[in-house]
Amino acid sequence: MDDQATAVSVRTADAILQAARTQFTHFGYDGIGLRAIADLAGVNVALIGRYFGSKEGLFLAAVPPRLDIRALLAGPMSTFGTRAAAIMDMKSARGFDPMMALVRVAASPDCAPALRTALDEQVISPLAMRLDGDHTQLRAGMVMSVMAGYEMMARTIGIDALRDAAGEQRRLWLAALIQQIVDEDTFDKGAGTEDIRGER
Amino acid sequence: MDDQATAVSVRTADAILQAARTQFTHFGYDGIGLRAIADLAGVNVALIGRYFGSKEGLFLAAVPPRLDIRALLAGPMSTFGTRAAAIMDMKSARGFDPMMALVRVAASPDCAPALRTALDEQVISPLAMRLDGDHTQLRAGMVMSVMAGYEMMARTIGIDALRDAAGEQRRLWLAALIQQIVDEDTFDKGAGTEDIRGER
DNA sequence: AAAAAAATTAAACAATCGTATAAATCTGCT
DNA sequence: AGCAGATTTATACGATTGTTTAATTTTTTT
Repeated sequence: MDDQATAVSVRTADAILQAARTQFTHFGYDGIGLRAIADLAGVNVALIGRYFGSKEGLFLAAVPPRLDIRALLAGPMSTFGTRAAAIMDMKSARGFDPMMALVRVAASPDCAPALRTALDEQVISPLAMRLDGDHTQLRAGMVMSVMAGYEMMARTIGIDALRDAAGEQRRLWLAALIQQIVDEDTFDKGAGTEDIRGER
Repeated sequence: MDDQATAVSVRTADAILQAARTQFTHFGYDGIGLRAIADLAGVNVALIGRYFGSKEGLFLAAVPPRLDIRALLAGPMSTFGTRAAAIMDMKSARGFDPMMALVRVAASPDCAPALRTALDEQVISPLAMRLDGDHTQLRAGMVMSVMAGYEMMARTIGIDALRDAAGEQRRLWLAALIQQIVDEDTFDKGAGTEDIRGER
């Protein structure tokens, strides 16, 4: 009675979703099996098929809806870089790290389409709408690139220079880099580069 | 007679290596099986075990040695951003795309250690040695982050804004962003940071 | 308390994975 | 030609993959 008509116990469904998020985050889409997810959730494997249909269905229900940056967009865009860098710098004490999951799962061609849509709708476009100036979609995509690239190099691969560098220094550079893209006049007024001729 | 003493036919070994590179690049480490690689190489699966011992052995022989940026470091660092952006922008007509392979394979915990070492020794450190100013290792790592992040978002996931944007525009932004990190005085002096000290 | 419905589990499916072994083919040398 | 060694193949092993079916337990309703 506490759940939808079509399906089943939301309690166990949530347990499966949560387990799926942490496992996908740590091992990637191909790197983890449904049995390991089910075990972590404390249920039987067959329940995953019953609740989510397939592995891909479970992934789609677990990860893409969690990709959004509304929290980061709350606040002035003049300090967006600082907020973004701060979020990336703190260890994910909670079980689920969306950015980590994104990097770990991007490798699988099965997931790429869903991730692309979710990122476009829930991250790139909302961010682009907050940007001034030209090429807002492109710049929003580049912000995402920088954040994801840093996550991949610092955490997934574990490049020493990024992982061990003094936290303060690292965070300042990351914040400055991201803010460069956010600020509309950063590259447009540059002297050296030829004027960016818009496709307009 | 035309090959090393320890091993075997360099011709087929090279065929396997080449097939492994393209397949790992397209499908990731966990996403492709040894049989598919063997088929593409036109040989039997068992030869992979015979020549490279294991799947991980094949990967280690195929991908990490190809990660280096000596070509990019040939030339003045004042135009590094432009060269880097140009390389990332051209479709890999050849079968092997090291950056793509890096992104696709970074998801697998099995490969991360080897990739970390290879990147540190063959990419980050050589680049850092060409950088002036402070925090050269950190900045070299951030250059790598930007390049890998762009590759991941533009190609692996396929974010529209990055994939479809006018090539010229996209390349200029990427070049400027990378050059920002290369130029020593970019962030150290004043938060305003204007001129880009471009390639001209 | 008995019956009906919902929720969970146990078991097995075919397929594919990486890997190992032994037979077969090819190559060069005398 | 014919043997010896190198090279390749065919085959199979055990394990694990995602998924499915039927039986079982738990919960709700009558």
